[in-house]
Amino acid sequence: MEAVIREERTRKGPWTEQEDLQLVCYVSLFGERRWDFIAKVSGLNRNGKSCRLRWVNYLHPGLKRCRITPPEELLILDLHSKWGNRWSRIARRLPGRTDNEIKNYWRTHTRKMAQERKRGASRSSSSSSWGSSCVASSRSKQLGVEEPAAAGKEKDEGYWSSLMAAGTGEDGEEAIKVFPMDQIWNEMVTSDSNCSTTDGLSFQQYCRDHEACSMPPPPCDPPPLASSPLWDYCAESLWKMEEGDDYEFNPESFYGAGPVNGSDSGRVDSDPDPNSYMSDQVSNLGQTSATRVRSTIVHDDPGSPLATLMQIKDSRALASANPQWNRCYQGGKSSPPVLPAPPVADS
DNA sequence: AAACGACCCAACCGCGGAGAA
DNA sequence: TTTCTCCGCGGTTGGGTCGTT
Repeated sequence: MEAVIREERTRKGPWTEQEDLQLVCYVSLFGERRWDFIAKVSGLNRNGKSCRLRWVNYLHPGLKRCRITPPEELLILDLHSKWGNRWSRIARRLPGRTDNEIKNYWRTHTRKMAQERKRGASRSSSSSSWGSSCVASSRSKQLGVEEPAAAGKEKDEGYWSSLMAAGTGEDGEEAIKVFPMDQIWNEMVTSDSNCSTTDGLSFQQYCRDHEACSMPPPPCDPPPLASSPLWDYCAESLWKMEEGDDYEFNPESFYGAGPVNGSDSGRVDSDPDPNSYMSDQVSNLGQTSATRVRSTIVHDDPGSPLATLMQIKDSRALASANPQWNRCYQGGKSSPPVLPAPPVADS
């Protein structure tokens, strides 16, 4: 009983569609900040932390919705060997991937490696779903190329080159394919033809739109992706590069000019009066219920991202009708809120 | 068909850093 | 300078799904 009461105060556990909807609404109003405030005014019985996490790891429009690709895998391996468990830092190098995602991937990856090592890695090269990179990694162990310890240790200069060298089979074994980094980038670019970010931008498009991007130019133009009306709406960049290092979400591009100051750290320094702005927004809404927000958005601006998101969410059939989506979310607990929508017929 | 283990992913927790008061 | 608040990060856990036996 007491637990039930507490449950009503701050909900925990899996998010419902309704909660997702509310959160998206309020993040679109107030930006990606002041999570406690958003948690309060949205009427979600969640704490700010939980809201932020849900947004960052699941609802953020820039997230990729597919499995880690081989080039990404290699990049993760490389960056992890450099930086250790600095997941957020590594994630910044992989647009559309979250630190949580990479962390989870790495966990699985290392567990696999440990198991293969146990079994005697000689027969293990085909066991990885992505093959080459895992081969390279397990191969490095076979050949005694030791991966540098994770935490805080600088990358051993010889590690990666040893790995590269290990790629050329000598003893009759099949040659191990190891990717040089520029090839990795190219493959990431190419693989994005099949794996776009949820904003419908391919890596190539992304790079084309972002001159500051440090990636090499794409080798070719893929056919245009089927874009979602949701993300067409916010076709401008969601991420920007700063000092050639970090990717940053650019809220102004997404939400339009407003009170949102893009800041990777999430902290707002130059906002003249965020609280009064928020208060105004809330009072403008008249009420803070998600229903009110929903009807306001859908009716006032049917083409808005949120209206489209709502339409997508309302159409439950979409989820089951999209095998790619289901593949991406094997094992997921809740139904995904934003689908890589099929092309919308003009009529 | 059922049981089991492996895999995958969402979400929670605790801690620490940064800025505001 | 100290305290408080907010936020981000890394570690960990719980549970759903899938493949195998």
